[in-house]
Amino acid sequence: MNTVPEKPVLEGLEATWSARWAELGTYTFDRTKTRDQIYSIDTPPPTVSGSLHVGHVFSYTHTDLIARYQRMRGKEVFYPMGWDDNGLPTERRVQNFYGVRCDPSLPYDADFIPPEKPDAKRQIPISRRNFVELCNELVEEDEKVFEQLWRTLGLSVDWSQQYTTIGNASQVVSQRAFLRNVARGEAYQQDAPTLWDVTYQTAVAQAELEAREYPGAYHRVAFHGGDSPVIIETTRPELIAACVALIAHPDDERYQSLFGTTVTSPLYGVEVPVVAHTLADPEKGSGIVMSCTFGDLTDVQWWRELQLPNRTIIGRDGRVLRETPEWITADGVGRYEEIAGKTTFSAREAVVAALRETGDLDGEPTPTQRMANFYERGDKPLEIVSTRQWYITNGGRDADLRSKLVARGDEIDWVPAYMQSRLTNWIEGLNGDWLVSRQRFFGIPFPVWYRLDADGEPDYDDPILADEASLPVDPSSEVPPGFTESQRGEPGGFLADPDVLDTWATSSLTPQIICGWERDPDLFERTFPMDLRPQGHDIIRTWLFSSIVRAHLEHGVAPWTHAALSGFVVDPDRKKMSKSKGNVVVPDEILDKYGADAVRWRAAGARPGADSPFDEAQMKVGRRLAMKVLNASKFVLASEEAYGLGAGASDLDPSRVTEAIDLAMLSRLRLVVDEATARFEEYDYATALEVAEKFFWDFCDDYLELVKERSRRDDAAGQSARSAFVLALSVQLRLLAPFLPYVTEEVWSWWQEGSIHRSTWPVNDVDLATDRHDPALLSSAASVLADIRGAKSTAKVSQKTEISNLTISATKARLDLVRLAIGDVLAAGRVVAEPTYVADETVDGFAVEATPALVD
RNA sequence: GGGCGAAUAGCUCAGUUGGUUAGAGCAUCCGGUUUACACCCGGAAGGUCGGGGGUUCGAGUCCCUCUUCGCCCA
Repeated sequence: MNTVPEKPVLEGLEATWSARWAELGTYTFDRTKTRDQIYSIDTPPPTVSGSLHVGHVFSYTHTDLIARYQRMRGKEVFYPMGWDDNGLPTERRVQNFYGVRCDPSLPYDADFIPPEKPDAKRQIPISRRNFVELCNELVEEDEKVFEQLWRTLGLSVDWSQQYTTIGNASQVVSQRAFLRNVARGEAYQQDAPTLWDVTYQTAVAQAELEAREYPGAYHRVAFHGGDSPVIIETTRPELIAACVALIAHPDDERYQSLFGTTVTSPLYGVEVPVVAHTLADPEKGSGIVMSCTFGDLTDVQWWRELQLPNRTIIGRDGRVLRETPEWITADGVGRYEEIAGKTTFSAREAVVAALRETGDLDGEPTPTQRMANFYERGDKPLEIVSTRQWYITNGGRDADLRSKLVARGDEIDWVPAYMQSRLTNWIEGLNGDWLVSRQRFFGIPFPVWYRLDADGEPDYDDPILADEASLPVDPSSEVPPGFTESQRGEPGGFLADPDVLDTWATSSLTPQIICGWERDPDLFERTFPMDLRPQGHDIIRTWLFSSIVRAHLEHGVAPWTHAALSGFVVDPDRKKMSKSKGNVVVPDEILDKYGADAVRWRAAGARPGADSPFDEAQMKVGRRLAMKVLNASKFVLASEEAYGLGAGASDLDPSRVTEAIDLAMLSRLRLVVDEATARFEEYDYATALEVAEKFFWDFCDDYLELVKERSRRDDAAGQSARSAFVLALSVQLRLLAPFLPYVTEEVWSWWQEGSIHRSTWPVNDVDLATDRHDPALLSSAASVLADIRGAKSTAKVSQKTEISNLTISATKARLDLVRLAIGDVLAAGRVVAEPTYVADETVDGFAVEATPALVD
């Protein structure tokens, strides 16, 4: 018995059905299934400290479309959700939210309560443990809000499979993978020049760099030696004290005589060699440059290749070192003291003033815009300082590993295919290994201690590694085997590694975290390597690449078989949405306004990889489709007393479809099923939707109108129509179910058992096992009906006006075809006269003359 | 400077291996209270396929070149 509401509405479907799905465990993963029956998805954990915008809604919907399709195809879908709460974004949010900052030197205060009215400008210093506690508290709140949004959107996630990137399981996996890397020699420490953010006081990896325009000025500065001064141009005169050489191109004729000689730096009187290197650009400035410790990455390269000395003057706080370096000559000490302790900016002013005094500044500085490296979250240019850091091999220093990683990328099916070149280009452009240590607080600590010698100096060459069985470990509160807490920091004792792992060093292991690597070998075997990694194309170089690195090093495989890249949702001016631009569209509002199905419909229209402008007007179209599904279904399924057709599950009998046009309609639907299935198989959800949707509108506008009258008849022809209706409805609801999970589930519940989302994807020979008929019959009948409607429209009369005269001209073949359904055509067009048929082989399609009866 | 992508109706986009007169939705305009739906229905109008050159009987589609835009990397 059907239970069709009198007036079906979209409002409330999200609340009703998301609760039902949770209650019934509709999307709960059945782990008894074997690997070949399972489809596993490595869902991106969104950054919970940020806010979700409509771009997230689109890309997560894309994944859900695939998940729902695979589920209906009979796959058991493993679809967990994670939250990325690990790292700097959370630290910043906690600082602002509670008005605190972390000071690791402070002791833990168990009674600490954050201020009621936080003052971001006067942050209260708290211990690391207090700080981490606040981080944990806040992310928990954020995660609830995110989960609610995803549930409303209708993501078919198994909510019992949640993880966080700072959670226990992630800590264990991250530390274990790191220890394994160390054991295999893939992770190592090195004291080396490192890109350093002076604001956050942490090292930064290549993948986190962002090149930005930065205002500066060229200063022409004289070095002394030989006959005449040598003029160099530099944007960083404050580094003259750190100068180690002057460098020009080996072919530059101007400097041939200088190569092999030395010159003396202005102000500080330091003698430096003049050497040749091809990276010096003769076109730039005077062609000869000063190389310092370290002004930029080229300086690092020269330092390595030319064995130049290390003359660091910039400290980790971004200020000039207070102690005068030993290489500064006696005459230069006073000049050095003028800049000691100053920021690079103030030091530069002081140096320029000094150069003016000594006459070593040639002319006035020329303003310029130069490209400088920034940490993507920072706002000061990065400095390069020498520090001890942990690295993981990633092919940046190893051509063999590099080509193996490129080959892993080749093993993955990319959607869209051209995105693969972004990975390949990135790998081929790497210039160093992956720096994984960060000098931050909220993160996963290195499971490492160092022995202290008799003088209390750490021995970095022989680290004490935690035992895998003891993970997760916090070395700052736990002691290494064989030591006691009292030996911490004491000579002969030990010291914890103070750093935390780069967040990507953990995020790169999401497949291992969710599939239960070394925690649940049975689950791991059933889900890994995974089937799908969906993600944004902006993080190919970080998340996607680093995941491949880890899976390659640990398991010798690619972590997934498919990678699907979503584009961005951009504002109407095609600008990327971002908080700072103030063009972010908040998802709750549009979900509330148009409904989840409508928003999902719009998301499904954004093809993989393609950016999509946000246009609220488009949401209305999706809503209209959802509404149409309700109404058309109601018409077919409602009782005759409720002006419906009274059709139902008992009419689902292909053998009862006998009328030619009914068979033609179902034959065309077979093609739609084939097309939608083929497209979904290649992850082209957008075209799958397009073909199903197009059929549905034609079904409503043409077929339904043509057959309306006959389908109320109580004879075989009427039964044929009713059976065709329910067969077509059942198939169409299932074709639309991945896109419109709410409205299709609602309609399904009126007349079917169980959830449509656990029903099977349509199969022609099961669901549409009727006799075949040429689908052209339906389009021919629709074409004639359209002409009749057009005649009424041109005559500006109501569509219910009768037609008193109808002439149809077409080729004989077409006439024969349309006559098979002429009864339906005449009824739908309210034609009261016998039609006249004119066989004409020159007519293209149908030529119809229809005369509306005069209305008085 | 290098790589990738895009440019088709006012807007958002389809357009298979080259093949009649380039399609859809939205917006616009004109009509219609039709017993599934006014959150609706019917109809119409709207394009030099970014510019130029080439291959071909035939180019939105293939090749070259230029322009503009986006992303990534130097």
